[in-house]
Amino acid sequence: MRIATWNVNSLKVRLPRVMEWLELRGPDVLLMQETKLTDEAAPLLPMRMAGYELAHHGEGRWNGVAIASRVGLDQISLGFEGQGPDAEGARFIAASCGGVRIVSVYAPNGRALETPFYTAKLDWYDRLAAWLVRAADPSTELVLGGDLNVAPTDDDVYDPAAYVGTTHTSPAERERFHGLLDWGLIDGYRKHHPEPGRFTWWDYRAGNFHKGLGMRIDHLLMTRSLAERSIAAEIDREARKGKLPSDHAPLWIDFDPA
DNA sequence: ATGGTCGCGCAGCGA
Repeated sequence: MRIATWNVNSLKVRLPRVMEWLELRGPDVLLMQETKLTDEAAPLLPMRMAGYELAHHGEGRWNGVAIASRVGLDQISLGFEGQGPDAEGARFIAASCGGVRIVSVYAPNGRALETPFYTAKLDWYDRLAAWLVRAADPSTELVLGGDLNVAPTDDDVYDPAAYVGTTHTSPAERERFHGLLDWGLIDGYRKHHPEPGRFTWWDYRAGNFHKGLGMRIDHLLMTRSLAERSIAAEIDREARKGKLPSDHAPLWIDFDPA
């Protein structure tokens, strides 16, 4: 089983790249973020033609999260309360796919320290942690993945000094990220790749991708029973190249059968 | 190529 996550930065613009990528890499489940679509505009038919069901939660213009699955898709929850968009927008969708509970999230960016947006980011993380405690169980098989907008350690940025005083690396943000691990989640990519300097996002500007100036802010976290079955993890930098790429690369993890 | 983001939506903001 292959589970992947990708911040597509507009599923409308990225649909050709996404469909091409599904064909090429064949994930069983794909978590997406920043679809920037309303539910009415979600590309259900193209996905179905490719063999995937799609659960989408979005209000258009900003945010928007989705789960595509070819191994079943049910028990869909929208937002922390399971009913619709949260105060921070459409940033959370959960569904059960092939026996695994899948959660696709898009954490708030935070913009800058000492702003209300940064405080709201920390609050969102606290609400996510509360949802885990309230509605999930670390002894079950669960994947929490997406654009978490946190680089967990200094190994996850190209130059720690460049990020001092900015978001994504602040102690409070990293504390929130590690709180997810403390609950019972394992960083699936790090299990297979301890080396520093592996990134999932590069700013469109100034040729940062080609200069290797990025951050690892997209993650696939999973409960222990699932992590024990994982056999490989990769970031697909090829998908960041070429025509009309997202500014994020997809990340996938492969599992042995249960 | 001597510069250099993109998406949304149509000005300027958010990332």
